[in-house]
Amino acid sequence: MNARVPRYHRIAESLRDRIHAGRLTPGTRLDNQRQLAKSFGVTLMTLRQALEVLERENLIARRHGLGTFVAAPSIDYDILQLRRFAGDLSAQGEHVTTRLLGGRVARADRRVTDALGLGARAGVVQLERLRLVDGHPMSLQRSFLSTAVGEEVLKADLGTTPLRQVLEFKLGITIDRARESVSAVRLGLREARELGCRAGVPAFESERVSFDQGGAPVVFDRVFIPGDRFRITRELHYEQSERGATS
Amino acid sequence: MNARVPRYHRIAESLRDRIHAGRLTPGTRLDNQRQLAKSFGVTLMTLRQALEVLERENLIARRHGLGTFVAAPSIDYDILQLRRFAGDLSAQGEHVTTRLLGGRVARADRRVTDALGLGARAGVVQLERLRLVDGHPMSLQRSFLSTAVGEEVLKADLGTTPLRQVLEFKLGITIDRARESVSAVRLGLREARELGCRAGVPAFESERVSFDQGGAPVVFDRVFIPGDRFRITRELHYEQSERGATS
DNA sequence: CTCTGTCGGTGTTCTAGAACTCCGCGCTGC
DNA sequence: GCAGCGCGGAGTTCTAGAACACCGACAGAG
Repeated sequence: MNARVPRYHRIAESLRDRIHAGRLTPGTRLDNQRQLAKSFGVTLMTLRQALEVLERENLIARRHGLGTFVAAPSIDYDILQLRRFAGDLSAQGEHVTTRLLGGRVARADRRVTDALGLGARAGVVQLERLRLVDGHPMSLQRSFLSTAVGEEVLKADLGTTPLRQVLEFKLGITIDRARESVSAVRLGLREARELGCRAGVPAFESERVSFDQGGAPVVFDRVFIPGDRFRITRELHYEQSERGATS
Repeated sequence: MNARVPRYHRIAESLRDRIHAGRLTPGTRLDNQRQLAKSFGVTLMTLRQALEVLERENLIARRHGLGTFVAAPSIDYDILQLRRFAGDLSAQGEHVTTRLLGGRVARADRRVTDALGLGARAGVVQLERLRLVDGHPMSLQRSFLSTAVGEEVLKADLGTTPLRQVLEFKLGITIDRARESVSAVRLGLREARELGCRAGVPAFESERVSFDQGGAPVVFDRVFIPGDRFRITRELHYEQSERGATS
């Protein structure tokens, strides 16, 4: 069992755990960097790399000349009226069914392997599902999982059980957080055929990475939705402070 | 003589300038890190710090084993922090300029007149503006106002004053709320020409109705953004109640 | 013809320091 | 009193190098 994960990564994880476990509460000052480096048995430079990771996650704040502090927990966004763009639209009250088109081991492109934190060569399990609203194809969803997880998932009945449920009850993985990115693309030949429209029509492409509670990426989803079948709507409220703020 | 700004900061700035000046175009591979370090006269570690800065700014992408590349200038749009999708992107820290293409009385389609609560025959004032990010066309925005309001607006200098400000200070109308709806479309001939791309390419079309404090519709905006220049991103947090809730 | 192993190029991680800046605090001198 | 100085603690920047990991490509094996 060699340490394939970088040391600074492990250190960050260790500190993150301490923070999450409540052993380090917001506002607490950490040991100074040299001390920490010593106690982890690494160089100052290495330790600082770990701190940088945590800072980017907004878990700590470093103040020159003062020390390193545990940051106040970030605000939770509840304002989200949006459901899962990629995924179940059932919340909208439509009759949604899912047809499993295939599940197999495949090679994935870089965006997928990057997102999942895998090597470019690594095989992944790819699921392909078609979502139908009132019987009409709505979206084509390709999900990618690492083989370790994916092989287990393939054994389940994905025609009837949602992927999230399989992950949770069969593998004990709970999806906690996701990052989604939507762009406008032209529909490819294969995607168009599955969705029953012509190749080249404009469509939304949503790419989503879902993370478990430990912050590890679990699933990469890529969803195609023809542009004439979907709209993103949103209600905006302007705050006082914003009005006329533009120079 | 004293270099108060860190060296890695200067290096980042230098590279950033090269990118913005167009001397390094998207997709270009930079010299390898050792080379760059040598040419800047610093250590590899120091150079890497500079690259990290640029990576966090999404100006470059580093790919293990391959090289360091100038990133595509696609703008990320966090829908949670989202303010005006159609409108100022300046909050993202980009250099945004606006070019007024025209303002005149015109006839509008039904979606517009409906949204503004006007009769189908009613004339409206149409403004056409091009938004440029770092000098490159980003979006084409058509705004429609009722003639009563629009005629006043036309007298203002829209090249330099944001529309919201004109409405607020010249007409005493404060935009309070808006409803926005985004779809994926194919770019029309005229829009493509203005945006400097080919007709038919996939694009986002955002339609937005803005309301004043009394709840009356004031402006209808229709914005086109080519799909390769824009992305919507969002961060999702799953609540306990949501987990495994799907039947 | 496909698979596999190796190789050169490139990014990544880490060491062991040294010198520097920034900050608060207490001591000193007025 | 209180203004200024300097000290010590803490984060920051930087060096010079070594070892490692990853990728694409190409050549040889089956």
